[in-house]
Amino acid sequence: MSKSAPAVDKRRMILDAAVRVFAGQGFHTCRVSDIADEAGVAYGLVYHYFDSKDQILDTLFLERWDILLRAIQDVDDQSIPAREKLHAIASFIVESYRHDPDLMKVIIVEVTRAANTFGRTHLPHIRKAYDQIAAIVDRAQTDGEFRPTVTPDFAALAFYGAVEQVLTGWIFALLPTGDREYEQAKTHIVETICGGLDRVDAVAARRRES
Amino acid sequence: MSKSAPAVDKRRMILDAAVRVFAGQGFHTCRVSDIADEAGVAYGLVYHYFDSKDQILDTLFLERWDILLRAIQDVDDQSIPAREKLHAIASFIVESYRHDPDLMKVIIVEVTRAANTFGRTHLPHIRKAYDQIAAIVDRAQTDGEFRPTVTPDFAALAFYGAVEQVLTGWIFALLPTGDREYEQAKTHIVETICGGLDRVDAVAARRRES
Amino acid sequence: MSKSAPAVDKRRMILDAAVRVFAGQGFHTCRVSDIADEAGVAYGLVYHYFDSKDQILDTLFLERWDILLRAIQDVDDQSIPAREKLHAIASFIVESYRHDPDLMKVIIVEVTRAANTFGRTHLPHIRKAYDQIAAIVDRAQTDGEFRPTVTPDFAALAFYGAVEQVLTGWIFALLPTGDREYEQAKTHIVETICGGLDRVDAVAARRRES
Amino acid sequence: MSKSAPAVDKRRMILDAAVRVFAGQGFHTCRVSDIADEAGVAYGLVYHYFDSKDQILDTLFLERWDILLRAIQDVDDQSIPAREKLHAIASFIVESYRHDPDLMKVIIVEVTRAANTFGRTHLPHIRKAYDQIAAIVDRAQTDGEFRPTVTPDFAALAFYGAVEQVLTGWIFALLPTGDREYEQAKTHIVETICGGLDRVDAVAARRRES
DNA sequence: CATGAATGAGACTTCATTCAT
DNA sequence: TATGAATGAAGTCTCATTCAT
Repeated sequence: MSKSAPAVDKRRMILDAAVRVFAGQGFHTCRVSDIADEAGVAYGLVYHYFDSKDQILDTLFLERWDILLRAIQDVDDQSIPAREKLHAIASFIVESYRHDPDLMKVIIVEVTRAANTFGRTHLPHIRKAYDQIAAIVDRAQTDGEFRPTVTPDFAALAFYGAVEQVLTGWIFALLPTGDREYEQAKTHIVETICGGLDRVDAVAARRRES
Repeated sequence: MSKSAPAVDKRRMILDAAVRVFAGQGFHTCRVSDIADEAGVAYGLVYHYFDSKDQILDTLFLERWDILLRAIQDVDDQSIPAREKLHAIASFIVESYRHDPDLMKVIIVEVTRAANTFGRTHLPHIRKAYDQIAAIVDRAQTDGEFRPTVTPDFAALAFYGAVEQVLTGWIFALLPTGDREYEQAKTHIVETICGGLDRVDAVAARRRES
Repeated sequence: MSKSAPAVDKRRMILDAAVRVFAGQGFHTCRVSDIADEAGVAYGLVYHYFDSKDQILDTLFLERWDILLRAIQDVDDQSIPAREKLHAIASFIVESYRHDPDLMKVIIVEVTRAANTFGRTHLPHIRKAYDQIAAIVDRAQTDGEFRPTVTPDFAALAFYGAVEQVLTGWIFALLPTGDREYEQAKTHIVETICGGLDRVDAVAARRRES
Repeated sequence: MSKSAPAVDKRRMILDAAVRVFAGQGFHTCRVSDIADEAGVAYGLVYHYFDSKDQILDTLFLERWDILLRAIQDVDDQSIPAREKLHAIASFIVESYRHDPDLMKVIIVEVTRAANTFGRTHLPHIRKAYDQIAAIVDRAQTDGEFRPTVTPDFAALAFYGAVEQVLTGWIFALLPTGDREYEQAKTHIVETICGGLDRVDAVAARRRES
């Protein structure tokens, strides 16, 4: 067995266990021992790999948020209309939830919505996503694809707020979940937001065509 | 001044102090003694008027949320287009923030966004607002004012999510604040969301008129 | 029962219990709960009166050391030979030990000799005693009562070192204890040290020979 | 170079590293990993050579203290006055500090002054030095070189206490250090203590007067 | 109503030591 | 010898809540 490929990656096991525990009972409610037990490792090993309970959540968040930031960037690098870019972003987030609902629940509930604790800590990082979205809107307004009514920052917050609230709706069973719902949501979020962001005549035209 | 109407209502003083303290350092970070100190009353008196620290926040939230629910109801009772109803609701929330930003910060940061603690506790109550908004959308779709693309529940969450995110943007200085911004936000939220909710041809028509 | 004279001073009870516990098992070995138990109070009350376990020891030390500093000052204010001043200081310290051996054991073992922990923290305060003693020596050298061979600082350390070591000898049973021994120690410390500090013709004679 | 004589003695490297680490941050403050890091060896190797962290300090202390005991013995074996014997002992200790201040700092701060931990453990061993010194005084009193005023044990503690306090003064910068200071200290310690221990006519004269 | 001393359960974190490789 | 991951016991401090006055 080589050094570079251990049979089990205990650090990963701890992170994965933390996702389940945080999702199940919440970050503040759970004890570090709950994570260790869930991972099947000794208490102290958690502190061998992480400096604190906080750092575990930090790690989970940053890992995932960086993936999101890169995904948004990839989307923005494509030569497609802004509306399709926002659709791709919404799709990525919805798929993230479909793929690992526990992780996304933790990210949203314990970080991005936890405005007074981790949300504040990671605000600069969270903000990068808003800024990337705002940049997309900004260019679309310049290009004439979107109406210049609202500021790009405002539009970005409204868009992200709608997306996050829909995910929160799934997390807390305010909205029905399921493959069909996930697919629809991708389209409906954009329909809802971009109908207003789109240049109106173009919308009418597009609808007439379809 | 009769005996039954004391010059100072200590219970009220405690609640008002709690708003300042919760807004300043957060519910979980502050101690009960901080509230007592801020209110200028003895530690024990807090427990004379309230059963627990939680109950103080519960009280603040319920007082304010009931006002919101009533305001939405009042708006819905009027015979005006759904778009104007949503505008009125957004206006009410924005005005609430303008009038008492600390209180709204506490409501949003510590309750409606605190999905794992008070948000969960008060979810049924919070949901009433979503349902009222959904009902407005539902009727507007039936009446043909709104397109039936998305479910009313979905639309309600998207609308509320956008509003809350904008307020969060003000709270954490992601968006500029000021009288002008508040006034614009009222319109822009509805512009952003209802452009999509509106029946498209009508939008084009309305814009042509203006 | 008036407010200014409570039946029991719990804070004092905690301090007194701490002396017994620190003397019995040592500062680092004992737990805060040991102090609370010894004092017959609840765990939390210790933290009602003190910020930390450290602060309890700090308080005990500072209370006592300030008394020592004042005593040295009072001695120095008298118009008596330096030799008698040193005798009075040694007497005060010995009497302190006779009166409350546990407290002096704690002061010496856990603070003044604990060079890397509390000794370092309180070094400036401890040093004041050295400086006061050095000042006595300094003046005695100027007046011709003491030989100017060694610096006052050096003499002060040697004097205090001898005193502390004798107390340590009592504490750890390297020297016999008892009223007679305490009385003798007062004189013998001064005999030992001042024989050398005194201007002595015989000493001068020996030097001349060499 | 044979296999049984490795180019580097890792055990020695660990001991030397421990001296630097203990002197730098103190025995209780440092972690075993600090020692391993300082020595440039793996964590586990420390436990290959030593049973415990305590044992490392024990080893350092015993190595050095045995050298001191032997040095005192060698001094006492010479046919010289007691005064010169004490001078030689003080010189040896001062030279030890001059040669390796870190090691002496560790010995004094972490062992001989650490009355409640290692000082207590090694008290019998430390005591041997006191006893050897006391024996010197005892014989000097019998021979008439020293006055029989104080018991030999008392004199030994006073002498050692003065020496240790002076070294502590250097360690914590209460006294100036330097070659000149070290040389002077050797003489001044004996001057200070033995002036009082010596039979001195002038002292006798003073007693006659009183 | 009002005060604030008193209570005590609970959780994070540290780190010496062990052990499989 | 040599490595460093793995173990888990132990103790400080916090603070919501209670209660005697």
